[in-house]
Amino acid sequence: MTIREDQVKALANETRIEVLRLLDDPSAHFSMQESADPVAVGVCVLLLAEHFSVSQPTMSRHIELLKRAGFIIAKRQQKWTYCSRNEAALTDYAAWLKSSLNIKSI
Amino acid sequence: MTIREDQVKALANETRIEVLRLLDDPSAHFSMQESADPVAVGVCVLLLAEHFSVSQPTMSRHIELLKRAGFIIAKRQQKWTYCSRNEAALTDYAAWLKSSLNIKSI
DNA sequence: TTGACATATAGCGTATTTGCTATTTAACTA
DNA sequence: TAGTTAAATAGCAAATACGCTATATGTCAA
Repeated sequence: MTIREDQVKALANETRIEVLRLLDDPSAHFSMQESADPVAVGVCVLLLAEHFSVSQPTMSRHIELLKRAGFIIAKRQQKWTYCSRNEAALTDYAAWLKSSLNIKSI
Repeated sequence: MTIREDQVKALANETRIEVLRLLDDPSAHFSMQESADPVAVGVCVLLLAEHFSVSQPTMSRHIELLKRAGFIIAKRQQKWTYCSRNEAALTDYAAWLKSSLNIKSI
């Protein structure tokens, strides 16, 4: 599995796309998180699981795949794992897709 | 299945990405096609299958998925089905991905 | 040290994807 | 009409993906 395959597969799932979307503006849905500032630090896995009404292990797996693709950064702090977007990786992927497929202009 | 899901799934496969890449410059690999000009008309399914060393039915299905995503246009002429890129759909998808994920700039 | 909470991992069942071969359909040609 | 070629479809097997529950691990507080 190349990184590009990982990235392409990571986006082949509505939940994971929506996670990336939510993490673009964590304050909109996760301002109730008290252990850490969702904007500055990230959103913990359990809050994401609850938001999507999936089990904690299921969300953990989604996060793992997004992490492997490089799209999110997960930092462990105390007992929480805080997730935030890796803007550089997202920009890079979009640029790769554009040039790789030779998409005219966006 | 929404069109976006179809598109996202269509790109979740290396062969299909490569098909789109090849169809951007058909003359580079398919100039031997005699029944129709590969640039003007498109590339037939069997030539694509041979290029990837997959069976004709397998390539036929890849084409079907790319067609459903709107990424390629397949026009039947005599006994051949000629495939060409749908630039508008590719551009539209890239734009959607960019704005949907709020990717900064490409 | 025990208990709790958040996360990660293991293991399982189901659904989907992807390849194949065999067959059918469509278009042509001798 | 019979045979040939290109593509599509049906049906099957293997691999992957994705959800769950149960359990292990890590962190902390009483």
